[in-house]
Amino acid sequence: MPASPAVATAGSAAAGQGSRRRAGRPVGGVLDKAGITEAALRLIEKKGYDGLTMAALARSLNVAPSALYNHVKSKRDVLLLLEDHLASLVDVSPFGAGPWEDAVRTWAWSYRDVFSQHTPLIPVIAVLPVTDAPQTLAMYETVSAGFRDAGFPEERIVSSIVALESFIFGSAYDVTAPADIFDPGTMAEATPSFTGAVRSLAEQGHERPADVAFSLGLEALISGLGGLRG
Amino acid sequence: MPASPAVATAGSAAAGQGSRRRAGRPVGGVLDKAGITEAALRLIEKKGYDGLTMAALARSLNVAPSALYNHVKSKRDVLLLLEDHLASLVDVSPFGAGPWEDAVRTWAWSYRDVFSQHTPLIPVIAVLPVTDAPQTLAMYETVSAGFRDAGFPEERIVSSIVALESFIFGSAYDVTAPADIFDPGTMAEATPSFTGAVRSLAEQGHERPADVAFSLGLEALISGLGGLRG
DNA sequence: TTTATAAATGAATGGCATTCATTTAGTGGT
DNA sequence: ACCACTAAATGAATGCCATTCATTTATAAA
Repeated sequence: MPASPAVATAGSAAAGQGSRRRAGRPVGGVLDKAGITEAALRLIEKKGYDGLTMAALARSLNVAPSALYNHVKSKRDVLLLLEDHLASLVDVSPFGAGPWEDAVRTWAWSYRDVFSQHTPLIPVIAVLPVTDAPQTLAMYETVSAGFRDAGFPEERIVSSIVALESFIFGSAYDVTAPADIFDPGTMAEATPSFTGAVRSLAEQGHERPADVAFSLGLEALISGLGGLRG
Repeated sequence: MPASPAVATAGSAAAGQGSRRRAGRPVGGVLDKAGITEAALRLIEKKGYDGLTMAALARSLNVAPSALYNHVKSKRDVLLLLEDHLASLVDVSPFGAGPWEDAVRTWAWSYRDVFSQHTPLIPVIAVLPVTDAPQTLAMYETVSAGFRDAGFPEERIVSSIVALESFIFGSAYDVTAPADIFDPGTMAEATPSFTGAVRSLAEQGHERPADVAFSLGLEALISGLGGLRG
């Protein structure tokens, strides 16, 4: 009788914990995709991506690990759910409500900020067909419309967005880099130009060097890509 | 006698396989960092990064998995060795031998091409202190010198390189994306602007859409960052 | 009441990186 | 020639991980 002791556990879980049950939905079980996404997000917040294991996720939902597989095909599916949720947090509001440059700037900073806390998702996004990610697709729709309305020729819109996105993803990693990443250490004398440049940047005393690089690159992209408009 | 049967194996390995033994080096063992790097590279070429396990790597060197730990602290160390080797393949030759724009262009394409075959290293690079990667540091030195000689103010050099690198890493992922990544599927009617833009790009019939986006973004960055020169 | 189905269970399974006590074989000093 | 030292192997754990599977339960439908 493998499942008999578990009934008590699962039952007390559904009752004891903030119910994950939706109103109109058949009362099938304790779990659903929204609940899994929410729990995964909480887990990552607390333990980081190293702590996001199927076992830990199941435990946080008071459920056996194998139960998750009734709702997701694999751990990758969980990451996909996370990605799509995060896409909905990206600020696309200024598109259509102001100059193109300002909209892109707001969008790009927001996009980078959201994913800099979730860099382990970036390799997943890069290969994720948008079909599987409705919120992500919605973001692309708003951004594309913004580009079209700003006068971009249709055949350049996707490439321009991809170029910006590539920069954004790369820059998201940058945010998480340790402060001393460019310390040349014992090789300092062998690399005078680089060492000088690093020192010179450090002397500027910027709080977040990653922001300086991001701003520099983003403004270059905005003015460069902006020139494509007809 | 745990090690006695293995002697034959290890011995026949050193003899049977293309010797990894360096000339002037004390005859200590079969392994060294260069040999491990080489073997890892061959393994990745054949089986991809999923095939790069410590067990498989050891087997390709005719050695027990635990033997590797006499030369590297962890698997991450192996990835570091790989990264630094790949950095030496990036083309920095035109720096100092032509206009800054051309040098950056060549360097960036080469950098992207090398790492687009090794995207699993990107999360590693992003957090890798350059101290541990002499070849990488050498690349930075050449590039920094090129920027300085082109008239960049010293305090902007590192930020400019970081911006370019961020774009390069993001774009490297892009190369590996499936062709149908932007197929909106059943949501096509709900996303007219995006769907139209995707269709319009597809009709251009570019062989590698990723190259179009990379070129667009790179040229924008080159002209935007080029404006920083004094 | 019966039947079908969705959604749990817990016990494997197999793969993985890493650790450890032990053994081996060379090196340098006496 | 002997001996101690040490670098570099061995193979047998260890512990973590995602995933699978036969089985059981509880609800919904008929």
